[in-house]
Amino acid sequence: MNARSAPSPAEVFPDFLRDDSPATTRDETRCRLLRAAVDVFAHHGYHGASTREICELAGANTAAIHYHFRDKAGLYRELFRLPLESMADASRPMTDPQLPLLERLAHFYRGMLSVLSQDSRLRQLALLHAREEVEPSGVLGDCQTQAIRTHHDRMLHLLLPEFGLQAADDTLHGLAFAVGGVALVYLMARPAVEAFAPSLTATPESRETLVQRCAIYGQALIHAERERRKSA
Amino acid sequence: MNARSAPSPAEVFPDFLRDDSPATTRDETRCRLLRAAVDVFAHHGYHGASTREICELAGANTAAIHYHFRDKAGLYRELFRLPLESMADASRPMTDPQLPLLERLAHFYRGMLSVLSQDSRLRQLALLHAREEVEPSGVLGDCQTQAIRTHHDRMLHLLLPEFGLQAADDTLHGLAFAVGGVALVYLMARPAVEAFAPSLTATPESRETLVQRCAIYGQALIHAERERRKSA
DNA sequence: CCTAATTTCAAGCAAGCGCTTGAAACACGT
DNA sequence: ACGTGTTTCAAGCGCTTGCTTGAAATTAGG
Repeated sequence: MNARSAPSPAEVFPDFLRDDSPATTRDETRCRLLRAAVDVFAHHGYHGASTREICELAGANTAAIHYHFRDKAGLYRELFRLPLESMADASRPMTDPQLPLLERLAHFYRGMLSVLSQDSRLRQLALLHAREEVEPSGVLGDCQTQAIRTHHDRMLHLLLPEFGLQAADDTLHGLAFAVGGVALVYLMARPAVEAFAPSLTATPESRETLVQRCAIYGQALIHAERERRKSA
Repeated sequence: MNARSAPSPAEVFPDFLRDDSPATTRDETRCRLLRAAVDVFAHHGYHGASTREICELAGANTAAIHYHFRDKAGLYRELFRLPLESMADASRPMTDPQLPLLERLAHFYRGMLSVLSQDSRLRQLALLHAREEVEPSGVLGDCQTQAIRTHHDRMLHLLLPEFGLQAADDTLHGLAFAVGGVALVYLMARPAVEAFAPSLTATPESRETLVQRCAIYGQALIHAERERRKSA
């Protein structure tokens, strides 16, 4: 029993989200369960979601969860085992030190906001990660979410040479939080964005405009911090 | 039955949180229930919390919830009926148009971050509001959370005259999100802040330093947007 | 085509959930 | 001291939850 426990091959995209996978019929039920789990967990949260609803949506039997993932927590944890590489990938160009600062910042924000434009299931998966940051379900344990950590680390790597530092001090962390915060509300507080300015993230074009504007803001923050350090 | 339904008198602080209230023994159980509810809901979320645990913590019978609040949702809703005036009050000075911009921004951020310094139960209540923004429980309905809305509206009022506008366009909403976002992560993602730079919010002094730094950042964002508009 | 391993299924269990009941305990004006 | 209205209580109801079971269906190898 519990047939599948081997780690899946390295992947840049959570492959169970892709509608064309799997090629084999072998993991079909397993994939349908994962897909349904994203939908139901994203809709009701971990505690609010019921295994019966997930199985019903997946067209599978209740026992399938126990067979493939041991229990509800195991299924949930599987959704977080994949590091959401696609989200991180979109912001990888920001690590190129050759590019001008403004462009690197644009890549950073494009990575953050990319989940808003993706296929809705990836978007819901990203929402799950964001949720764990605000309200840890408790079942993840050590395997912490990477929702903010990933962006924060990338931003630190960008900031350190800008200020000629080897390691980040508290103030630099604060600056990284601020730079990330410029776009954080779009990830963390969808209801507020939808209520006030839904058109900001409605179309790919408006999102790209938003990315450019965020980059300008981020640059302004970095310049302000440089000035602040100079006069102190 | 259901004795208490009259709205409580205007209050700047959710009085049930104060340990010295109530003076009369009349609402004692009711108050203990509300206090326990904040703790349990903040710890497990709406769906994860059980009425039994709340009542046990409050030293009350299970039926007390039905008697005082009709049901679990009614108890939860009561926690959101109070507009968290104390949080808003701390940032009221920002509305004074006489003050210099930097000072008004400092008041704004002081209001946002004030909940971090307050008594832990008010802090948990603020966390509940933040949660509803990320993961609406569904039981609040029209009575939406004010966690971000309050700050956003105040910020718009500050920004409009700065740009000579009567009403906010989408870009101004984006600026308001960015200015608020500078400090948003401290409200929305405690685990990340604790993991990276816990000392930023540890003591009253460090929090005030943080407020001042955020104000500088916010000012930089406003200046950047002004420049951007000039060159467009 | 048989055999053995894997995967799915209907049915149901124990536990916990939110909520209700009817009566006991209490407060208080007269 | 009494009677009335308010508040608390132990007990338990009906229901949903996560999970288990043993058998049936499916797949794959020789």
